[in-house]
Amino acid sequence: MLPQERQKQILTRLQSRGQVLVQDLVRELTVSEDTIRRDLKDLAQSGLLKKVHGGAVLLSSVPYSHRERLSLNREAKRKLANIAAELVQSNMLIFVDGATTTLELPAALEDLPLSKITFVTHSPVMAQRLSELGFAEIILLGGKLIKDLLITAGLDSIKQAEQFRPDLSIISAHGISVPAGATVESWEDALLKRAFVERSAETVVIAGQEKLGYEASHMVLPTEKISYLVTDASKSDCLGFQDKGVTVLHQVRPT
Amino acid sequence: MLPQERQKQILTRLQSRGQVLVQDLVRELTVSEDTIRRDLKDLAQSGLLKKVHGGAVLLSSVPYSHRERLSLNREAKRKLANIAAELVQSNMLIFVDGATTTLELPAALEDLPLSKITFVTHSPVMAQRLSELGFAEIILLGGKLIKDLLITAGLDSIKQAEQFRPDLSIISAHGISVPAGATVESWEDALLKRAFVERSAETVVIAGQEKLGYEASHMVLPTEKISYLVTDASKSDCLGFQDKGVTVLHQVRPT
DNA sequence: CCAAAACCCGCAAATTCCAGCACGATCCAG
DNA sequence: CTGGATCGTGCTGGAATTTGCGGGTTTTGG
Repeated sequence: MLPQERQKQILTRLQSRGQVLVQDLVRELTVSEDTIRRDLKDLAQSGLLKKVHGGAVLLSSVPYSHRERLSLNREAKRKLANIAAELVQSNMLIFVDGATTTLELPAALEDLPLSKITFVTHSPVMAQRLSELGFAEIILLGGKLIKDLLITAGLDSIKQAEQFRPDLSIISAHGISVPAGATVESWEDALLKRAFVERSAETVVIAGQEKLGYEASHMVLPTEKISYLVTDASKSDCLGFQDKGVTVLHQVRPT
Repeated sequence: MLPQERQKQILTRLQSRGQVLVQDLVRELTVSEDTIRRDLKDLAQSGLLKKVHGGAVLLSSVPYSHRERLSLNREAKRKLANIAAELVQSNMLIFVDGATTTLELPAALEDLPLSKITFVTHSPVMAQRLSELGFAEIILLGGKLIKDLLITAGLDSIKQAEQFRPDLSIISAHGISVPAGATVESWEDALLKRAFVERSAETVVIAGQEKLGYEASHMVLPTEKISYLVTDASKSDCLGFQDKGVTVLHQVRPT
């Protein structure tokens, strides 16, 4: 394979996934690590991507504040996303939000043998990531963009949301506690999420251990209505949720 | 075999495969490596291909997929975006599409002294880029995502589009010619763009020199309705448009 | 704090490139 | 017809590029 062809491949993958790992590229392009590194170095020198430890990322597509959060606790988030991915099945209609944890979901789904899944989301970034999945149909809700969160909100999006009855809603929360349930900081975000979870057959809440016990300002879903809680908190901290009928999925298997 | 015939063969193979290897050509055309090299050198000198270590690749292809185009001719696109940026003024309502050229627009606007501009777009990527601008309000049109183009389309988005009467529509085209006007390859994309330009007070079409004279399958805007044409084609190539009342903005100033 | 992973540097092998030369075919003026 | 100029082709040997590997160092995750 020509170096140019290989670098084009790398760029293509980068554009669609938003990030590439050296190891993945080694496997996918069947060349040595060093070659991939050299390619990444060249491409970085041409200003086509940014090299980071372990791979490379796009340079200007994701805004700053968001980008910072992206790399925070990345490892933990990926693991949580992997667990949540196991709940996804073919032919489902699924709502997903645009939080940084759920953003790891598309990568987690990538290699699973799935087909014909329709995703509904209000996050442009999520839509982009999902577009990489061959088996995904994506419906993006429109509306006014909340710049800090990079999600759309407003009456329009709620009205669009009401047309769907998802099999599964996968949401991330800013806080989760037994008395308050799942809560978020943004009123508009809460409104839209409520519109979905109320119509959803099952709901998954993903919340890292740092979210447990915290109560944010706007309620999304009371504890009783949560079908699954995906978390890396200790088992004992989750007993209260199990008493209320929530199935708790811990970070059990190594990734 | 005549050298001309051989070189034609090489070009044919290059067109169909996107790349050619010296070794393959040696086998297929049963001549020595050196001859192939000389051929490639000639063809490269005539600007018909690009020689690389081990073979040759296409140079001026305009691939259909959005992802492949992203990093192509970035510099030229940025210059065009800079020119188009001068048409943007405070308090406007502006529609922008998600083509790779227009994607450079946010960066071009970044340092201009503007305020309160509302952007409407059907491109999640564009929405993301615009969100970095402090003075921008962004409305993202929802709908089914066309994965290859990374834009939303469908009845929903068109209905949303009809609520706006933009001061300015900034669109990119796959082809532009005097008889056919601005044209694009995707029917759904054309539908949505039409919905906007028809309601727009003024329209800007951005088209690099390689798009000039080309006619894609779906009409967006006849030449008479184009307010401004932003291009880096030679002035003489644009005379036909000026006769029809189009203001042609050339790439004049150095960036 | 440790082990594992990722990184970087320099080297050697393989491949590819290139400049120069030789050979044969064609063309053309004498 | 003939000698020389020109062109296209193939060959050779040395230079340059690319690639994978071994080593020592840095970063990461737990």
